Amino acid sequence: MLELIKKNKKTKQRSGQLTTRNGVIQTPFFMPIATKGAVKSLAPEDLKALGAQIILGNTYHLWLRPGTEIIKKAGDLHKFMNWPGPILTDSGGYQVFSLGEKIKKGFVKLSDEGVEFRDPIDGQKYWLTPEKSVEIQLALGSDIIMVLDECPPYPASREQVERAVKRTTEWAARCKKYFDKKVSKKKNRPLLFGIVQGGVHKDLRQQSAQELLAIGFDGYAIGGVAVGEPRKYLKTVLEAVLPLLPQDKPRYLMGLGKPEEIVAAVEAGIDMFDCVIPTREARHGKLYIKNSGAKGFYKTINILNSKFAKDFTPLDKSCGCYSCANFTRAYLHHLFKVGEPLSLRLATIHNLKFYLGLMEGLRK
RNA sequence: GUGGUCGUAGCUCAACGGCAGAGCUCUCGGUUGUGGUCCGAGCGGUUGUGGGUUCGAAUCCCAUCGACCACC
Repeated sequence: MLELIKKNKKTKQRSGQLTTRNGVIQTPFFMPIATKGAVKSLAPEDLKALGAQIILGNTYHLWLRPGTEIIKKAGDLHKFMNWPGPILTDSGGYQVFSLGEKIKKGFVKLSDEGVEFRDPIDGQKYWLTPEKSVEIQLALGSDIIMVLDECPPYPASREQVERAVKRTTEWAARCKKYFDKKVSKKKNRPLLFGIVQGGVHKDLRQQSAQELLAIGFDGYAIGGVAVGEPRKYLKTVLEAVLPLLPQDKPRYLMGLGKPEEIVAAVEAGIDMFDCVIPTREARHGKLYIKNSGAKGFYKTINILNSKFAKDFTPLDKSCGCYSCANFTRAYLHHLFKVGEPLSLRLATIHNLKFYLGLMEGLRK
């Protein structure tokens, strides 16, 4: 499944090829986020031109709208959105976390059986279980399916984290059982990934990893590391978990991160990333610029700043993406100021190129 | 020409005798498995002008300038 081609002797960094039923992906890699069936503001042609190998879709959002019936009628999510390449789907587990406030207020009910959500738009109730999550992801035609997990908030008491680890393991086992029942022995089967929880506690992280390893998955994700905890714990978590994971299975660090965090995680032995940073920040005018100085390998600019109004240079002279090859900072500044939708596309293309280029460099 | 309404931040307006405020704009931050065109902070005033009444006036009175409305 994961064929390692290169390993760094000094660090734990590795590169290789991950085979999915929809194509081979060079690792390590970054997945642009297409929550509701589109990388916001981009068309599949843009993603291809950028060299995106795989994108991430979201079970929760696509379940609510348009729903699995419509996507099934289209064939699957690939056909529906005209993206033939690999797709990883998140399970809806993160929503269990992000709806935390509403859980406290009783709007959302969380139990061992599953989670009861309410559609924020029309108020309709939805009942998400580990089995249901896998069922939806199979219906979407996902190539990498994530188990439903419980991602505790930070800060959380040790008892809360212990409960989340226990529930995550139980849910992972139920996902695996349901998955095997539905796709066992089938050729062209998608991959199923487990998710390690355990907060900032080294022993709970290791316990979680070992319980998942006993069940057996095609890959292992580390979740709950982008939920507000201080960054210093990232190193602790990676050092605790990664040595336990098999070399021939991909490791996925969920939700990260800033460029320097990704570099550090790759050096620690991570193969897969997803993050809203490049796309979301692009839509708010924050652009990533390569830097060769002593202050780090990149900097960011806010294209909305007035100093760019008369700056007729490319966004980044050394970039060469579609936006940099054809437009100036002054033009993009103007597009943002007047709210032209093209601003979102040009900025998103540029930031994704920065992230995807970063990954390309890390593979060499 | 006569009568009336109204002039407060760049814009739209609030405060109607007791510390001149809000939204937008503007300037600058933030965003980590996307419920996000979002969130936060800051700049910005001789209340059209000139007098008067009052302990105190954006607020009441007089004059004046300007805008708008109605009637001649």
